[in-house]
Amino acid sequence: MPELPEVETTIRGLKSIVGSTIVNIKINTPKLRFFIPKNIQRIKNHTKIINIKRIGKFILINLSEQNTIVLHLGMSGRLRLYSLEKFHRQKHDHFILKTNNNKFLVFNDARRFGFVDFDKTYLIHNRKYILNLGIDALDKKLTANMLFSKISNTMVPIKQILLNQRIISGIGNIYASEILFDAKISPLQQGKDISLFKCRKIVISTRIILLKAIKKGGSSLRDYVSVDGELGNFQNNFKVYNREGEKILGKNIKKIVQYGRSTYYCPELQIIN
DNA sequence: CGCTCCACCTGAACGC
DNA sequence: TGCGTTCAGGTGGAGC
Repeated sequence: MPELPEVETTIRGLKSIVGSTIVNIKINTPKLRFFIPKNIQRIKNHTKIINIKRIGKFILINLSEQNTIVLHLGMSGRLRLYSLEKFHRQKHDHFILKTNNNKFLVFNDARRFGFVDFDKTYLIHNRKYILNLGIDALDKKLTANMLFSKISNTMVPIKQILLNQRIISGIGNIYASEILFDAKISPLQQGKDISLFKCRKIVISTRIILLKAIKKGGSSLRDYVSVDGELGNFQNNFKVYNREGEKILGKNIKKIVQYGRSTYYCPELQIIN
């Protein structure tokens, strides 16, 4: 589920535990997508949470003593923050951190495609899943030239390119369709046929769509809620996603399947060269 | 190496 | 009501 805007909304909601200390760790489900490292139990009582940030769709919780916890939400993962009185265990609560200000940070994930990782910070930064990441979709250093140079030799369609986290990280299946609609580019257009000018449009549309979505608290289709349990709002601003058969600007919205994933677009407004 | 497709899971929605 | 099928916001790895 969660793409960059949902992950960003999540980490913004976790500010209230930055600076607090961890007083307990509970693992209810040892194996998610991967096993939760056993040495995470070595986190000492009163280890401080120094910082919480995001790279692409990965959440990094930086701790004192050069340790870092990594969380990835997969398709159905969510992080919730409960006060002591509101906390009660729910189905699929896999991993729980309790802090000294009586908050419970709960990782819930029905499908268990997400994961929890833990290690020394410098080792986390050398994980393959981090090293392989392309530039973050909201990084100001992302330029049309960068995108152009990475895609100008491939026959892979641009929709699939946008989902490739090694090229740009953070975009997922919803926002790929929305970005391409905003940029007026066909999802079927192959990388080699995307001009530098179109790359510029993609870079601009990426910022516009993702920032708007963050402003709306992300998108809630099925699973996603903020750490306080609030629904996001951006699903009401989808132009094409999930709107097969409807019209946009008087033109039909169509659904196709690319690489096994749904793509929504408007063939009349998103023309192939 | 690059590309395509599948597996990994649960649960909700839909058709009969 | 129930049962089978399909689909879902992601991604690592097998196979070519």
